[in-house]
Amino acid sequence: MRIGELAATAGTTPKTLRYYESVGLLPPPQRTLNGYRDYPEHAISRIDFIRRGQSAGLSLARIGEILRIRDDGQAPCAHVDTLLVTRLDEIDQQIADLLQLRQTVTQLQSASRTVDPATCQAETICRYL
Amino acid sequence: MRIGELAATAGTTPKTLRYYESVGLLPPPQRTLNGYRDYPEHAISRIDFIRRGQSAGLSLARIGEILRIRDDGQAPCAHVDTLLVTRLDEIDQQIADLLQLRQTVTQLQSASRTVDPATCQAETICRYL
DNA sequence: ATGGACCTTCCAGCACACTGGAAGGTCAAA
DNA sequence: TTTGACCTTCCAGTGTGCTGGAAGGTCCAT
Repeated sequence: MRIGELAATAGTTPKTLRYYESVGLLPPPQRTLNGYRDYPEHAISRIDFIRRGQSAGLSLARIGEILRIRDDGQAPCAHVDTLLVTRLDEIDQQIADLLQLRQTVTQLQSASRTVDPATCQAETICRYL
Repeated sequence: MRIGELAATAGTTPKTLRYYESVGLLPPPQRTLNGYRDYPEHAISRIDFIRRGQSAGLSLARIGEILRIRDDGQAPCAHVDTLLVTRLDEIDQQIADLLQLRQTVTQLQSASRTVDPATCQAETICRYL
């Protein structure tokens, strides 16, 4: 299977697959006589896995950790579980930060409605920000 | 006022102030005879404004828009209001995305607790991701 | 033989807001 | 006089996940 076919099947691009190889997510495949990459069928499921990991908001670095454990012949279950817990904490933190920010922006906005623009001074640029 | 003093007063670094100048957020100040930047007092409030904008989650590009309006001699109120509304929409979208992601990750996690790891196959890497 | 679709490598850039470091100039105090 | 703290410019790198493009090789159909 050549890189273009694999990319099309997995819903990505040859560029991206070469990039994944360069950062160690995909093992270097065999080459045909003319130097073209020649992928086995199961490369598809590996790329699918990468995409599932991304859908869960995992970075390529973390996905790579999982893949390396699997490539070492172990089941990555425990590590995946750890990563998911970590990810959940991060998400919760991000949500909390955004809610805080939302409140800040909302307050600025309501201030901007009640303040008389004529009272603004050029020096402070904008008194309700 | 030299750049180091201004930076210390405004709670930032000379590097950052030169960067702001290079991207047009700070006007190029006068120079002393030896070539050092010489800032007026009101540079402080401009930097404060930039920081307030950042606290509201505005990008430097957007903060620059506001500054340019003020520098043109107009009150930027209307534009600030528009930017705040836009920012609020973005925040709400980000929160919604994160809540969606949170649910995905939570489901993956509960799956990982109920599935027997022995049923995992190496080829799919990890059946609960 | 020639055109077009594929493949190869390598280098460079995107956005964002800085940050680090080199190489050099300036000034005041000890 | 020399040390140290400033200042200057310019170039390059950080992290993330690609993406674009150049320059060239390969293969198949016409």
